[in-house]
Parts: sequence; structure tokens; C-alpha cells
Amino acid sequence: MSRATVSRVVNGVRNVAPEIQDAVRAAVARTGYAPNQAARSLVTRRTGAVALVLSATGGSFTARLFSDPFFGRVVDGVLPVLRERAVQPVLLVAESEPARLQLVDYLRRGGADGAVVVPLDEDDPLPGLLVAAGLPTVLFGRPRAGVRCGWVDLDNGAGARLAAEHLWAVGRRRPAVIAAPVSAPTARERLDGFTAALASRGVTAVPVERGRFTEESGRHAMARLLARHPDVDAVFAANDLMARGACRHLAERGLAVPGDVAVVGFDDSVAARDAALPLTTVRQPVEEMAAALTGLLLGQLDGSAPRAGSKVFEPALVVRASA
Amino acid sequence: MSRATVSRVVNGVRNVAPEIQDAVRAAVARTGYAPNQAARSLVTRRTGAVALVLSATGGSFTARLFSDPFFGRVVDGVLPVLRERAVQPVLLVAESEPARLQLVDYLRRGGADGAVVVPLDEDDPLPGLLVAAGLPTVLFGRPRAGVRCGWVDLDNGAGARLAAEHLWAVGRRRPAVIAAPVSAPTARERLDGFTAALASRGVTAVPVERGRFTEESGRHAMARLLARHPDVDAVFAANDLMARGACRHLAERGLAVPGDVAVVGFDDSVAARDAALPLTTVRQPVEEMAAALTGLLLGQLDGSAPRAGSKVFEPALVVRASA
DNA sequence: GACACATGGGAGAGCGCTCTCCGAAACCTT
DNA sequence: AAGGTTTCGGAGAGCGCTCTCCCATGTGTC
Repeated sequence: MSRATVSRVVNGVRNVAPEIQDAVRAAVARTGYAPNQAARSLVTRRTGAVALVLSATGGSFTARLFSDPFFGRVVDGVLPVLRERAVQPVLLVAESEPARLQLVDYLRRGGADGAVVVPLDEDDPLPGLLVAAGLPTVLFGRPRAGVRCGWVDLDNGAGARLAAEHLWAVGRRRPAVIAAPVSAPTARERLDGFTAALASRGVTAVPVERGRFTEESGRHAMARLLARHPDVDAVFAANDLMARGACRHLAERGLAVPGDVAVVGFDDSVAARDAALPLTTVRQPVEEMAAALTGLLLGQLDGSAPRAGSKVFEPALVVRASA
Repeated sequence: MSRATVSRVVNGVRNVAPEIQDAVRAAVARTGYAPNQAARSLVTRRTGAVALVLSATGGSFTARLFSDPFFGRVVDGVLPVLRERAVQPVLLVAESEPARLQLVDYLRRGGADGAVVVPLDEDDPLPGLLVAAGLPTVLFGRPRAGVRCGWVDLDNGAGARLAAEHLWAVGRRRPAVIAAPVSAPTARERLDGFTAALASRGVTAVPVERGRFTEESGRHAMARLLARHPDVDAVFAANDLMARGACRHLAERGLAVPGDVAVVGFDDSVAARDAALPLTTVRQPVEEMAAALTGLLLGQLDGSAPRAGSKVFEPALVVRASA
């Protein structure tokens, strides 16, 4: 029997007589044969793997990666789509500049057929590098100017407006914001959307402190906020973890939530649901977004979509106990 | 100029005249050439990548993976060792049975040169499958009987004894345990070590409740413990997250920590340091263990160690506020 | 029964590298 | 100056697959 026939059976192309198929399969099972992926890739120019790239420019990367439920939700959204198409998901982390370079090199050499990139800091050069290298790439969040690739994003401004309007509706007139680092456009949109919505109601000065998306940073930001403005009656945090931190500081100070200060988070992660005091938050359908993003990439890979497109998702307000 | 010369320059083997080297490098830089990894692997039988496999048999995998700081620490330990050797780290997650099979297949085909496996549940069949497939494999935690591979582990019994002796020393005579699922040998060692240490001091009946390593499960376990034994004056939890959960429940009940109930955790993760009440805990040098484990695998891969060995690390007690 | 046509297996090229062998040239040594 | 020795570039095989041709056989049509 020729190699060609075996190849046809293994890959299920063209017709092969059933008895021959059985013989081949039996032999494969008996010998524990596994086709050599390198040889296969060499001719098909496909690896059968797609990279899920988590990249950060700041420090203490893995600590954040493995404590923010956000990334788990992204992974949860990406995996099923890939599994269903029998594509191997491969997680790549770029925790430093050399790591980023090594990673780009790996992908340029054909380590994976495409990349789903989730940048933690949105001034990340990685998407640009990958696109420039000609690798099919899609992005969680808008790409920066000049980088052409598929992406999904949340209407962050609309989410922030939902939060602002809710706080206004429940009678809060002295709200503050715990925002994210300036580098993140996402964070800027959340902040701008919030202040804009309040400005249209005549509230012009909204105190702002910045955190780094962690619970601890939220706690400290709340402390700074109260130090400067002891009279705030509401806080909008750019993610749930920081909202939790804020709640913790308020509790430590003996302030009631939402009695004295109402708190609204962002994301609707498990951190919001499982909090001691369940968080009112802006829901971001992360899993759904990640799944759509992966679909965009797969469409580009199999040629059914000439070039990956983009999609903007709508947020929703989830009212729980904290506001 | 022949392909052979280019290959020699790119791989830095043998002497090539400096001017020719420069010419090659210039051409590489100019054309943006990246060698095809598949073709290279085909002849070298190396991919230049090592898999870091996170595997679980239970459900809601990613939620746990991306909320327990433990895994971040493992990654932190593995990455630098791999980066230093210019080996590409590739994270693979096996969140379900089909995923596990797909993953084994991927590695059998030559997706990576070796695997560092971190099983979440210790009855995981994955290490056995990989070893049987002939893939160089090392394991965080002892392999089950019949599986021969390199591993590192903590002396969990000793850690539990440290906790027991500390609680005894500070005068606690009615301690309880929040243990992990029975399936985990690690957890069994922690439980057995704790009860054995107390038994030698005459405390024979130690109440036990089980959690699933999450903060929420620890909180509920504490509630069950108090319901059955309102007089417990100390709790030893099998990890920091559950210890935190226990603290939270105690706070909700108005019980003082450590005044009414002393709490000892396990791991010394950021969850212990950053807790509202910093946790007394048993330190597990996870990063160091992960780095050693990776070294074991690399030694096996480059042939400097005929077969990967094993190493047991010693725990240490870290006394903070909770006990 | 002769022809066209579908069906299914084999031969063999070639994917893009690495690496061994070989030979040409440069450099010593006596 | 003649031989030996070292240095370094090129030729070419071959890694293990896939896939296009091609041919043998089976099937249908008039």
C-alpha cells in the first residue's frame, strides 16, 4: 500500500475503498502512528494551531493575568470555537519586550496559522508587529491607527453612560471615578462617557483617581478619593476588581454601601457576582465577543471572508446591591 | 551563495567568513526573511517550543485557572528558564476530555519538544498519556503509580505539621480543617499531616469540611464547620483562597480573627499578603519549584540528564496577622 | 462488443530547510 | 619549494508528508 493511500484515509480526501480504509485505520491504531506535523505543515502551509496571545507592556504581568477573571472569560469564549473546528488553541504570553520579540519571531516562522491578540495595555506594539509580519491577526479592542486587522470592541462610552444615568436616577449628585491607566483607550472611553453623561446634567467636576485594574489598586484609589473629596456619594470604577477594592476600603472606613457611597463596577465578571456585597455593574459580554473575534479570524483563514471585519457590542446595566 | 551557507550563518554553526556573514545578515534584514519552522523541524526533529500544560478533570476550569494566583506563580517560574534558553513557551489548556485527547494528539505529532504538566486534579490521566506517547514530560506534583516522569513536589505533610504546631503553640485546642477534594493527594497529605501532628498531642477528633480551592467554597466550608462545631478556635485551610473565604465568613458572623478563631492558609500567595487581614500561611516556593521542574525537562531534552529526576521542597511557616 | 466514462490506487515530485561530504584555496611547516 | 594541514563554501541527499498526475480496473451506453 502506498503512502498516498494512507494519506488519503487519514485526511479523508477522495474515495478510498472501505476495506482499505479499515486496514489503514487498524494499522494506525496498532502501531500508534501519528503523522509528523512538521512534514505536513511543510506542504500544506498550515499548522492547525491558532495562537491566543496575551500581551502586556507593564510589569507584574502574570500576577494580573491570573487574578483578573476577565482573561478566563476571553479564553472561555475562544476555546469552544477553535475546538469545534479541530484547531489547536495555543496560549502565548508576552510579558516583556524580549518575550514579545521572541513571540513575533515564533509566529513569523509559522508557529501558528493566525493570532487572536488580547492586549492588556492598549498602546501595545504587538498587533502592529504581527500585522506587518503578514500574520492573520484579530484584536480584542480597537487597533491603533495604521494597523489594519479584524477586531471586536464594546461600546464603552455607552456603558459608562448607563452607569452615570443609573447613579443619577438613584439620586447621586457627587460621583467620582476610579479610572484605568491613561494608556488604555478603553479606559478613556469609560471615563469620558461617564463625565460627558454627567456634564449634560450639569455636573461638571468629577473627581478622578487611577488604578491598575487590580483590587488593591482600587482600594488605594478609593482612599485617595475620600482624602480629597470626603463628600462623594458614588463611585464608578473601570472594572469590577477595582470596584471591589473600593467597597473594601469603604467598609474599612465604616461607610455603608450603597447607603453612604454607591459603587458601580464594569465587566460583570464573577468578581461582581461573588463579592460579599454583589456589585451593580456594566455587563460586557466577553465570552460572546471573544467567540465572535475567533470566528472573524477563522473566516479570514479559510478564505470565506476576504479580510477580517469588526463588530461593536452593546453593554447592559446589571443592578445588584452596591448601587 | 548556497542555501547551506545561509543556514550556517543563521544557526551560527562552523566558521563563515565575516564579510559573508554580514552579507547574509543584511539580506535577511532587508527581505524580512524568517526560516520556515516546519522545514527546520522536519530535519532537526525539534520544534524549539515546550508546552506548559494546565489540565483539569472537573468543570468551570478557566474560572479557577484565572482566579487562583497559584497558576500565575507557576508560569512566572517556568517562563524565565525557557526564555533564557530561547525556547518558546506554549500554554496548552485541557479543560475537558475531548480537549485532552486533542492536546495529546497535538503533542504526539510534534507540537512541542516536551511538556511541563500542572494538573489541577491529581487523578488526571494526562501525564500518563503523554509519558506513554513517549513525550518528554515533567510534572508539578508526584505522578501516580506506574507513570515514570520527572517531578517536583512540596513536603505537604511537613507544611501541615508547621501549621498544626503553630496553632498548638498559640494555645488553640479545638482546630478544624478546610480540606480540598479527596481526589488530590496533595490535599490528603495536608490533611493527614495536620491531624497526625495534633494526634501526637492528644487531639484526636478534628472536624473537616471540604472546599474546591476557591474563596467562595472556603466561605461555605467555614459556615458548615461553625454549624457543626460552634466552638472551633482555629482553622487550617488547604490553600490561601479558602482561608480568605473562611475569614470572610467569620467576619460576617462577627467573629474576630484571630481573637475568636485563628486562621492558617497554605501557599503564601498574593492572596495571603493582600488580604484585608494578612494571612498566616505555609509558604510553598512555587516559582522556584516550577523553575526547577523546567530545568529537569530541559536537562532531559538536551541529553545532559538521561532521565528527568525529582525534587522535594521544604515549606516554611509565614506568621502574619490571622493566627 | 466497442467505446466513453467514472472510480480508486500508485508513482513521484516537491515543500524548505539541515548537515554530511567534498573539494578548492589559503596557510603553515620543514 | 613541496608537502601537509587547516579553513570555508558548495553540492546534494533526505527529513515525512501531500497532491497532482497517470494508469488500471470497473461500470454504463448504444
